[in-house]
Amino acid sequence: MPKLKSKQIQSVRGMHDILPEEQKYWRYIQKKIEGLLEYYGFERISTPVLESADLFNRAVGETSDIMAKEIYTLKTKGGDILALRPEATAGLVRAYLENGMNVRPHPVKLYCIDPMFRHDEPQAGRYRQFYQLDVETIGDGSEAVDAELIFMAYKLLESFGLKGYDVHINSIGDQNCRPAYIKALKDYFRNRTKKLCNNCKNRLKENVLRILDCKEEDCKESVKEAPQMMDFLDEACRLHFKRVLEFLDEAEVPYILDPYMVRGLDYYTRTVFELIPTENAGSQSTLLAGGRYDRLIEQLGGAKTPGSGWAMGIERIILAMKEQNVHVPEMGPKPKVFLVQLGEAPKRKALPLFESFRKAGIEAKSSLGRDSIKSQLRIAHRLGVRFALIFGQKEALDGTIILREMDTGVQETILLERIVDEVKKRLKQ
RNA sequence: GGGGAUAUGGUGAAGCGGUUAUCACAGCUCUCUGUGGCAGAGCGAUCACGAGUUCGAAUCUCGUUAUCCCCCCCA
Repeated sequence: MPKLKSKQIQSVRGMHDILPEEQKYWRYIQKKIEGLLEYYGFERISTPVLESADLFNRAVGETSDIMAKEIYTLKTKGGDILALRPEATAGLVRAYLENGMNVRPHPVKLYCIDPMFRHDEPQAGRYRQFYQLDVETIGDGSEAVDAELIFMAYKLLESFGLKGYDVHINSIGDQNCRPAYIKALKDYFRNRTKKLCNNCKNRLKENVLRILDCKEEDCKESVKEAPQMMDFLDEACRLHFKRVLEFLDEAEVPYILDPYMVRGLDYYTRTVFELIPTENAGSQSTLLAGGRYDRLIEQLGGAKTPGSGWAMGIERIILAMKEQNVHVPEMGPKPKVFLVQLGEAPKRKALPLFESFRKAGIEAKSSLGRDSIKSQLRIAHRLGVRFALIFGQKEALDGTIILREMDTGVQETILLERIVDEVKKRLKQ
């Protein structure tokens, strides 16, 4: 990391710059996303970074870590409490309701690729401002929607060139059957309070489900024997889950039933899933996660409307691509021609000439700031162009230009008005 | 909230008690005043910050800050 002069300004903790040399990954990923999602009928939407804090309180749940300690909030001069969005779903649902999208043909299929903000400890694959792809299908409660979303998620990772990921999946039921499960869990853990970590003692009161997610050894030990949601699902939820799995079987998406998987956000119902590497599943290795949220839209003031979706961390995708040495094409086409100019008059004429190459669809480069032929040829060499065009005082007067083949060093003087055609002709050979 | 590591020109490194703080690459300047895979010559760091130990500190000690990493949690 670059050190700083004492007075030099520095990026805010957890924020990172995406430098030019990184952009090829972003462009590559974005293209794959657009191609796949638009084929499956998803439309892109962009919503504001700032929302009212209450939106997330209602959607994400006040006891979640995200709301309890990670959300960025600010107070406006007028006294409103705003928040930088920590996740995308709440904002998309808000936009869906506010713009009357509920009258569009359902399901409404949306996606966005935007920055999210969480005040968390930065570390590998984790930033305070990070980009997520968020995909949502609103207005269709059927299992086919869940299966389609999971299938697409899996195919998207494949299209990035990533290998070795499994779908971990579970059903956490709904408002009809989950209460009985929660009661059973509470009864179960109440008898084992001594073994639970302090966090989990608290979770026992606030949100028992989260105990299942705890990584403390003793807690994990206690969880092993805990009741499973699967045994508490009512008929509708059980059937829904069963059919999702049947879809996945048919589509040959490898999945692992994880009876204790829950999610960090409170709005989920029924299907929940994550994509996790088969090996080396570290804590930051979840690339993508999501689930169904059939109550969220009501909670935010809409009509009873089902929804399902997932989010993917772009920075983590890039990290994984680098680990797996995925080849990503370079940005932009390679320049074919370098225009060397010498002196004032040629320099003035160089700009229109440069433009005529652009119009002809030929990638050209030049360095108008440099004057010596030596340094310009050096740059031309480094760029690996096929031709250097040398345009000096003499040539400017004669209305000619020198065409130099970089490989052979062979030069030829060409009439200026013919140069674009000549280069075009030689490039075809 | 807990733990570990690191901090030397733009980048990557060397130096581990006394050097004009070294090297490579990149950058910039000048020269050569029209020809490219090493042209020449220069420029650029008070060694993160602060205090202490010492005749003397980039090198030792303490503190601060920042970054990276791990746990927790998440995408």
